[in-house]
Amino acid sequence: MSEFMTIQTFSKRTGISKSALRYYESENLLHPIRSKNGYRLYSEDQITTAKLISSLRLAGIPIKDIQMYLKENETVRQQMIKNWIKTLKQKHHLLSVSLRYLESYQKNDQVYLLEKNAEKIVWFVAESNPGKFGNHFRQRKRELERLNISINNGYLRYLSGKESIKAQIGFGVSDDVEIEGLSDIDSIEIMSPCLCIALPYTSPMTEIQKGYAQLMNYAIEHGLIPAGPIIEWYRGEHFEDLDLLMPVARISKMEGRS
DNA sequence: CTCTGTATGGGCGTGCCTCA
DNA sequence: TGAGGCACGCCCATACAGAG
Repeated sequence: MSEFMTIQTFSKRTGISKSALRYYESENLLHPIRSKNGYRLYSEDQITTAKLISSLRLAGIPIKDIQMYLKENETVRQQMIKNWIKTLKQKHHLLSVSLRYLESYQKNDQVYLLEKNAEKIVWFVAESNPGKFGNHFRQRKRELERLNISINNGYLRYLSGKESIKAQIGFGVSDDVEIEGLSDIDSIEIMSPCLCIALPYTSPMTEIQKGYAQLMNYAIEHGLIPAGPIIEWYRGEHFEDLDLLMPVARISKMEGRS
């Protein structure tokens, strides 16, 4: 009984097609030895590697990354696996959110899914009664525009209070904008890209809490776990469009080596 | 600015032919 | 029966150019 097997046997043992095995060899992933007649000969040990390669491919990991993985030492390999697991978990979460959304989709449902891109945001702190932050917005907007800073979006993030509310109001600006000449900025944040559930809000601003409750209820009903606080998102020339956003998942690219 | 078409690349699968 | 080589096709994603 030889410890080596032909491509046919190896294919049967691993469940990987012969053409895929030849392809893996051409991509330097598997290295069968050759018999006198030029046949590929695979060893028992290569079954584990072959199964690993096809499993990683099924998980969507590119050939190049697998090539890197196979060349690395044990420490780096462990790190790469950790990163892949992290990325796959995020993808899995993202898919489960999309799945729940689609499964519960109704034509009249106003809630929609939104992939929010990364954005640089300048935050200020403001205090006012519920739904009465308009003046704060206008004032801060004027201040920024005086400095020739163009504004893409407006945001409001609740901090504390009930009758008198403390909140952050923020403005999305271009990445390359340098903020100088404003003394009372609360913070400058690069908001991470995230998947959000969003609700267009058109009722009177004094009833904005109802919108929060509606979005919160939607999340609870659909088993979605918030990944951050609800944010009011204002758009348009005069911020006339308002959506409430609840982040439900962080978005990231497939990570290889850290 | 939006739409449409085209190109390119990755990752195979399939088929055909020839040779041993 | 199994090898090699080659061509072609498929599906999907992304990029880019050109037209309207």
